[in-house]
Amino acid sequence: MNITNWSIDKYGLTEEDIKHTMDSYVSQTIKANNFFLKEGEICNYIGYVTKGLLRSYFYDDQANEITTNFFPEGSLIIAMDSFNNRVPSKEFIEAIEDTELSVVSYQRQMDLYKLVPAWNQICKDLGDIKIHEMLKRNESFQTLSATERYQKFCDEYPQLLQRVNLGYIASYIGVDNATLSRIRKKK
Amino acid sequence: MNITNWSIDKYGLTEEDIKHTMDSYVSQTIKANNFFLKEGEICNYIGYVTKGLLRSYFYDDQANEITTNFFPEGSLIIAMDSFNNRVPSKEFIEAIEDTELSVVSYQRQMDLYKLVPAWNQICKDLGDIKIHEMLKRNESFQTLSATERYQKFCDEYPQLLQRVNLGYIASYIGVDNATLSRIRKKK
DNA sequence: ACAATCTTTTGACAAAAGTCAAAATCGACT
DNA sequence: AGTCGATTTTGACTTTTGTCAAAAGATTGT
Repeated sequence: MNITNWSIDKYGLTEEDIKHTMDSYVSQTIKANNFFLKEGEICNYIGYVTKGLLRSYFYDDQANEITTNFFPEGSLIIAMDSFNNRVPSKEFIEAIEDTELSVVSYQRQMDLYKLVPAWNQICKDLGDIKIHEMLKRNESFQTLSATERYQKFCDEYPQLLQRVNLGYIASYIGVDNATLSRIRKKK
Repeated sequence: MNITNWSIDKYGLTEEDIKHTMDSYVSQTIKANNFFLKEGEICNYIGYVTKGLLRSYFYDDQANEITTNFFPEGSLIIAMDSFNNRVPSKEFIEAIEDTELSVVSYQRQMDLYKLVPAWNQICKDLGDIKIHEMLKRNESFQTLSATERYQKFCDEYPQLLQRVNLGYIASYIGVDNATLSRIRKKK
């Protein structure tokens, strides 16, 4: 979602609300292969991706990288657990491409809740959206085969297919690298 | 979580807060095989399970019942999507055993947000917990085999093993009925 | 341009999980 | 206690997915 367009209508933000909000966000750029957040760090920023692409991942007990999310342009990055609860992140969030973001610090966001009360509702709604996404994702694992999950991924994120390593997609949909390669070959 | 014990310390609820809250909740009983919520209905209640057991499920495109959650004593039932966004539920929530709940209606809960502001924070935290649970669940699907997912289920919900049909567990962990039976046999 | 490195594909095989149908077991109800 | 229906197990078989290692193909930096 784009802060400037997206929220104004829906939440009836005033000129002042918007000014407060805009003043809270600052630009940041991250080069490919650099990190927005590393494992062990407490996430101090929410990021809105204006350009580029990132992914989040962690290491499982066999030290495989498991990709948990992609963040293309238009995505909002919040490491919910770490940001909200001020605990070290278990995930890395890494730029796959050179990336530009608008970020707001934890403290500034807390201020924003008071300055612009509509932000409480916005964040509640964002939480709802997140929960909805995750329910869908779980459904996929409960009901679909690897091939179907890949098909669904292609339908939902066609832009990503050209932009990310297949290995990232493989772990994202929960299949082995070689298996994904074979799934792609037939058809 | 238990409303009376659990929230007081953490959120510093006053006598009055507690009174408002208690007054908002009413008792309800649901006999085994009856519904807390049906597909297509808008969820009008949050329920706190004091006794018994329920599960939520939906039908996939091959008309299989897919169990998405269990709600034993101490669980809070919120059909997030339906309750928060006032849209028809895609899930059924059914009592597996004779069940007793404390419920609060949508309207009363909305009032409670105003009457007892701490409820905003409580619900935010509940959302966080929900998100955390779902992240864990996704991780299981991304990184564990069926056998490992079953093992994890046993570790996490030992009380449920004796109380629910294996078929419910099978769909919950995303394996075929017969496969689960075989997983259980060896070891 | 060309190593050096990373990704992806492929082959041969093994293990895991699904399918379908029948049998065994369990449970609820009269 | 006995019957009906639902649940669970089992057998025989197929399909899907994983594993490991090597080859082929891309990509990056100098």
